[in-house]
Amino acid sequence: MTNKKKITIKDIANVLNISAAAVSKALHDDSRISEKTKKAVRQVAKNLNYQPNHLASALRSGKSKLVGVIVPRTNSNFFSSVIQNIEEVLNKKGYNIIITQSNESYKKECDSIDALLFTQVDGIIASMANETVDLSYYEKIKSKGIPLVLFDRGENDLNVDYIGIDDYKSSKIIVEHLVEQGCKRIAHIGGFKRTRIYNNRIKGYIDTLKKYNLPLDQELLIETNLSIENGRKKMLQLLNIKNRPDAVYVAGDYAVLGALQVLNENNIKVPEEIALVGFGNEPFTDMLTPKITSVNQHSEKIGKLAAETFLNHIKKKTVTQELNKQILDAELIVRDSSYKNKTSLK
Amino acid sequence: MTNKKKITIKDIANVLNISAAAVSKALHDDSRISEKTKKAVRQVAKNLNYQPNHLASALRSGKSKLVGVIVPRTNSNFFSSVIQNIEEVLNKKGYNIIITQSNESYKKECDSIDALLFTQVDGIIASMANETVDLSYYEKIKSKGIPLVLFDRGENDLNVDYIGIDDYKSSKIIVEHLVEQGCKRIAHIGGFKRTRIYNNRIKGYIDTLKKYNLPLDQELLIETNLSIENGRKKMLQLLNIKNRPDAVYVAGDYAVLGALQVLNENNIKVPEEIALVGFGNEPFTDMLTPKITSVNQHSEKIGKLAAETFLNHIKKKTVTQELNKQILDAELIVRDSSYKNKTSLK
DNA sequence: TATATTTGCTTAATCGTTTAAGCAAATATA
DNA sequence: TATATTTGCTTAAACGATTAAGCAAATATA
Repeated sequence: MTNKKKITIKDIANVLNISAAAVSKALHDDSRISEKTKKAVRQVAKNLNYQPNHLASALRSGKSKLVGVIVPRTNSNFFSSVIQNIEEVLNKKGYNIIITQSNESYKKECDSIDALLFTQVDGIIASMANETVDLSYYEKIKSKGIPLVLFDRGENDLNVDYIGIDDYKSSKIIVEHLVEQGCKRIAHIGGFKRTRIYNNRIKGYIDTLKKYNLPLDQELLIETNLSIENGRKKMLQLLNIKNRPDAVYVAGDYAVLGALQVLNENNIKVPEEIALVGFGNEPFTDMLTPKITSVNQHSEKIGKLAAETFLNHIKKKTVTQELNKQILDAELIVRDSSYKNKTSLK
Repeated sequence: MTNKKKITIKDIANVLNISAAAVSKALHDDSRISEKTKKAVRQVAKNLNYQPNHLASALRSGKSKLVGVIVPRTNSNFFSSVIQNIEEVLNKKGYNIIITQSNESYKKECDSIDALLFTQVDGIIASMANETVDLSYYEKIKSKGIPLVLFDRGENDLNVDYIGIDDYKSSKIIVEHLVEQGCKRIAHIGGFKRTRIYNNRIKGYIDTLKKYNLPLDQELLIETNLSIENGRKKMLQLLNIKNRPDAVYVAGDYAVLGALQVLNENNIKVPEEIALVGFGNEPFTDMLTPKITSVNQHSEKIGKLAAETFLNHIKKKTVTQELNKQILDAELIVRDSSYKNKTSLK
């Protein structure tokens, strides 16, 4: 029953009375092997149900054909979609991917990097944990000469390829949209400034407020990790200040969900009393009452670009990496939570 | 800058003027190597920043220390949590995991299996795609003698280890809860019968209805894939029958979300007019208005058990696999959507 | 003291593939 | 016809670790 003996190129070679080297070359479509032999080899390989030993070829060639992917978590639509697209592109080129979750923990991220390096991955595509400030582990990847591509949460200081959206511009579009809706006191529940993308969103928020001569109230600008719980907490905090905001732009969909819960629980009308905008366009933003305006981060495109960027690296064989930012325009999806005109969007 | 040369055991051997074999043995704490030499080897290994070449040892030993995990998708809390726990247990034993998503597609699942076999994984832990009926690809895994552990969506016909919850009993608990709330016409939007877990849920639903002498109306029992869209469609279908149900038990949280949207849009009061129960205890069930009653599937425990079951297989070196079901009791989390007593659960 | 056992290493083969180097036969070029 | 090139393979050495077999020196046993 169990297919005991493993078939190797030697077995194929024996059948055809040629050398193992010839078989290897035939299977790789080497130009120095006759078409006739190639056909015969392929046929025998099929008959014997030959499966190449990936470990052997990886050892010999020094290429494992594995790519490591590190994400803060997989259970968000953004990351799972990015991963799916990375996989799609890389599978076509014969790569498999190893996914690891950092759970926003710096320690777990370091462990993941060690594990991936140990597995001899040919490259790493990563989005950093919220906690990560020390970049030495990422430097370790670079120093080993392993291609590193960052997306979404990246650090320019590393001088590696980066793919992400234009966070500054996204904030600008969001604030302008809220201004159009007649909002005058726009709050921002943002991520931590130390993370570049959140810093850019904060900058975009501040600059656009200035542009429209709106109050830049320090009470209205909050930094936090963007969990649901903190979304709730920070929204409550905003409700408790004397001069409440009439709009809240939250830099993450999970946090905006927490914020909405608090507003619903306190019977505050959204968007009439307080308009709400999230970030990430997670599917659930379209499922809540009211549906939440959010920003589509083009996860498909980011995933594809990340994979292609890695492939380019491999092709070019450039040892030196340099900062190469690919910035996409995000797209604001306006839904009920921020649309005050008479006719509902529903 | 770039650490060009890779350090091998040979380099360590050269420094100490001993053979590579001695180094290998020293690093594996072989009893035939003197404590003195071991210490020296460890020290030099550290100094040179030696990283064992996983591919070489994997090739020689025939063990890749990689485990493949196949899930329908990673962006559900259930699967991502299972994965996280599998990873935790296996990492401790020196294994890394390769995660692949089938996206509920049979073809993608087959491709994943091929890719994992190609990568020479030491085992596969999987939850089947909705589409999967043909088990020949899973037989392929078995026939290669690679340990296979199934969870959640498994097929007894494969006669391999299986970890899941007691679906029949879960349905029983749900229906009894609804009966307690005074519901008389309980509908079930279920998964496809061909998938064992959904079949068991359907059976539990039917049997419990019988037990309480409730009508077993064919109009009230619907099979579907449990997407949000189908949750909407099937709920609409239920609303359009002459004698509407007063409770709907949906076999998946995404579908129950769609159902709730439809009820909200039609201003049908939940749970007063129609009570609603989901399955899976996805975090969003706790975030909607009203919060949805759902079933906790113990993803943490399932993940841990799956990993441990794989490890046991490796330890026992049993070539033959046999059906070994580990069934956990699920837990009903009662929330507003099905709780009709005066005092809200909020 | 002679023999047996243990200790601490070395040598060399091996895992399955890739690949540089080489060589004879076939074909092209002069 | 003589020489150069191309074609189609073979041989053998890697890749980096593990491991069976073996051997000399140290230690134990009789």
